[in-house]
Amino acid sequence: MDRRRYYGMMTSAIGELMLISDGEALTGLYMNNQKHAARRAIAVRDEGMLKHPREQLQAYLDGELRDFELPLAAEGTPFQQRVWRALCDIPYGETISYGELARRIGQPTASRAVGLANGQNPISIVVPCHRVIGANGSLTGYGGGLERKRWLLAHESKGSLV
Amino acid sequence: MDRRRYYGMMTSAIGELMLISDGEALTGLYMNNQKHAARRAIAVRDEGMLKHPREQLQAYLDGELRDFELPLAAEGTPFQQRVWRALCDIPYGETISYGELARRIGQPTASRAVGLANGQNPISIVVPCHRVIGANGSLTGYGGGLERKRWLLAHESKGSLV
DNA sequence: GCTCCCATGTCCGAAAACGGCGAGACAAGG
DNA sequence: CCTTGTCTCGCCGTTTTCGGACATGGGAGC
Repeated sequence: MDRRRYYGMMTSAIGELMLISDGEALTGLYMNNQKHAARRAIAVRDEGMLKHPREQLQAYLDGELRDFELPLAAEGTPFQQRVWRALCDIPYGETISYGELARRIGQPTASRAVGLANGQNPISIVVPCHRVIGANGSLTGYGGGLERKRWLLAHESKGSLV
Repeated sequence: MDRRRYYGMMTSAIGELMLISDGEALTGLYMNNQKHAARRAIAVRDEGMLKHPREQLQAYLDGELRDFELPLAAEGTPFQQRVWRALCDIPYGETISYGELARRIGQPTASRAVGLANGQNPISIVVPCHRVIGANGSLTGYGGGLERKRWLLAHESKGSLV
């Protein structure tokens, strides 16, 4: 995958964010110090491509937007794709367990593999991998650091829209 | 490497040949039943691209051309590239041993690895891997079959140009 | 409650296998 | 002696295989 990519930066309450696009869809959204950063990202800076993603992201962070409406294009294995698609069906402000997510994609015993795929989600926040927690309620992990996961979940439970 | 490729066929004294180009340079030349065929060759048939390679190949097979003059682009590891480049320095009608070839690329003890790289040469005939034989004079092997290697060497030793 | 064990997909590093070899040892036959 | 043949063993880049680590959770045993 050595196709051309465009990227832009953005500062926010949870630190520096990096947006990546292929010209049509958002393909990546990474935070500072994120564990699985983009690979082979031969990208060119281009802010114009990222107008919509940036606006919606800002609105989300300001508590004024619950559901993103953006073309997305996440590259991954079939299994990962299934996991990430299922992630997008978790509503704003709700959380489910890794096991529940595994059940939803039809592989009830693959909860651990689901956890891994979850961590490799290339589009943080927009694909809400932060809404998955341990069956016992613990946060268990987050690529961008547990602190940010806590922040995002607290942010979504404020209900500032209501 | 999922870049676009163009291919065309050609019948000759040594059987069906398949030429592959990236639009600028020749990237492959394979025979019928060749051992290491092209990989991931998502190619489109296009005869126009292959005019020069085809003409020179025909001339070579007819005994009217000794040295190819074509842009080549062989994809491989650094080691393989060195081997293949060294191959092109073996003059028409001459043969050297695998060990000699190893010495020429500066790794005198790598004769066996050289043999392997030799066999993975993607551009048969034009990159003359058939000019390498065992130190004791035996032909030892050829991707397209020993029969063809024998034919090519006999063809080059005829000296029909003189 | 608590510990141990197992299923599950992907990545990554290590290790082993695999050749289009060749030099050296040794035997047999001229 | 010299030649010829077979055998064994070291060489080395590439490919394949293997074993662990992981953002878990359910069951068995105690």
